[in-house]
Amino acid sequence: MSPLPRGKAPQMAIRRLSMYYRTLASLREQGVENVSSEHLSELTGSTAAQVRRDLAYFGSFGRRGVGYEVRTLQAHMREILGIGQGWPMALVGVGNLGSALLAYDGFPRQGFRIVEAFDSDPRRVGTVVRDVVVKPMDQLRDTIQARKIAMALVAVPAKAAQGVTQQLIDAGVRCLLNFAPISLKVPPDVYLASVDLSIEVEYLSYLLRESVAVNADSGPELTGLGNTVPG
Amino acid sequence: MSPLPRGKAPQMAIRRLSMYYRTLASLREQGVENVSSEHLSELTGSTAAQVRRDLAYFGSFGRRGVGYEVRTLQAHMREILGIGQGWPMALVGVGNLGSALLAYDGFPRQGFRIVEAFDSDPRRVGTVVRDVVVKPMDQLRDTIQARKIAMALVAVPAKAAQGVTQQLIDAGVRCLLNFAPISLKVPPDVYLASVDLSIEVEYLSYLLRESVAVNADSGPELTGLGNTVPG
DNA sequence: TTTGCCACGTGAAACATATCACAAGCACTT
DNA sequence: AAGTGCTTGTGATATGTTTCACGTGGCAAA
Repeated sequence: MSPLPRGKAPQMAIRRLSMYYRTLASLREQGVENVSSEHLSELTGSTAAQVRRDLAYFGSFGRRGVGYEVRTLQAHMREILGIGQGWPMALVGVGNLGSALLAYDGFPRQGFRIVEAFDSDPRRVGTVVRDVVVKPMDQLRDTIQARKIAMALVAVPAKAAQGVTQQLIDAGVRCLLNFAPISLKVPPDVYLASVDLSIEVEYLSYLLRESVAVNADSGPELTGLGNTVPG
Repeated sequence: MSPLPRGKAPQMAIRRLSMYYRTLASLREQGVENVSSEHLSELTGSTAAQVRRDLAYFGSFGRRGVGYEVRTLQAHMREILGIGQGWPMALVGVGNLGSALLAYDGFPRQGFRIVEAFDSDPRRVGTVVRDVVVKPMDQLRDTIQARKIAMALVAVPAKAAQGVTQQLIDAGVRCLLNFAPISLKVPPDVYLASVDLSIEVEYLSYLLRESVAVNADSGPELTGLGNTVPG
């Protein structure tokens, strides 16, 4: 079916696929049936060539002279990104940020659900947030193993993050999304992505300060986020 | 005051500077006075050469044969990143995520403070979160202009994000940190960074799915997508 | 002063990613 | 059946980033 050994895609290309996927979902809601790389690039802030190249890492999904069929392209994106496998996720740390993550409807909408939550604070243990019962840390290992959870969100204070990470890895978690402002150490076979709010704000601060200092309008900047470290 | 930029640094280099900065702060708390690029790289998950190159974009802050003095290097990072200028920030959208952002102590710790918050929901307007009074949207423009706020956090639903962004830009905001899962359009002189949780999770999902496919060595599997072996 | 070692700073090489530009293929018309 | 117009998919090219490797300056001890 597909010519297998396509080249490996850059990490940023994968992230752009997510955007394409969402945009396709939106187009489909609007009843749009076909889309060109040009059109898709306008909607996602990319370029037409970039869109085509990104897709080409995984196959050829369009028809020359016509464009891409929204429905099938979306299906391919879903397949590639593993959306729809419905990976269950665990959350550690049910503070302000953790609660916000539990309430974030973007996850279920993309097929990801937080099915377990853990916290070390006895006052939070036992509470129910969005249908999820907060469990104590000593149930983390057994619960995650029993439910075969492979992805976890770390939303604990920086000081606790490395320890929690180790517990999760010991329990069998393969993918971590870290929100603590610290650089976590993980073994090579564990995937790690980090969302670091301070870094983002400081990056903007840098741009702002630079533009003020230089005073010359040097560069338009459109940055995506983030930083990922494969083990 | 400003040590002129020597060359333009890659965006990722700036983000790494933030990590160096935090690591330096931590070292200083521990009483460490000097640090080598080697040591710093271990603590941040970078490489020694990378650390030196990143710093070299902005100057030469170390002493050959010795390393860097923690205190002065930290000061330089602070200067470069614009930390300590204490940029005031505005928040739009005081839902779950917005509330978490108001409570996030990483911002004030790095010298950034959310000093104004806005929401379109009348039930939220007037409430006080972390000493900040939530104001209605129609006060956004005047408030931001009066306080000369240049940075704003957008934590509203995707559908409202572009409109809010426009209001902020009209009010004079130069830097935006967007949390809505949508690709915002901004003029070239406005800086934009985005934190997109779905994209991060889907990236991990992609890695996970890929590693599973690779592991299943026999490889027929459902999809027949190209895969490459992780290093 | 000289010796020895150390770690920075940096040109150059290697690598990664993005952009260009066009042949190939499809739909539609004549 | 051939022509026209459009858009993909992809070599080739350009640009950007990371890594390598080593000259340079600096410290300490003899």
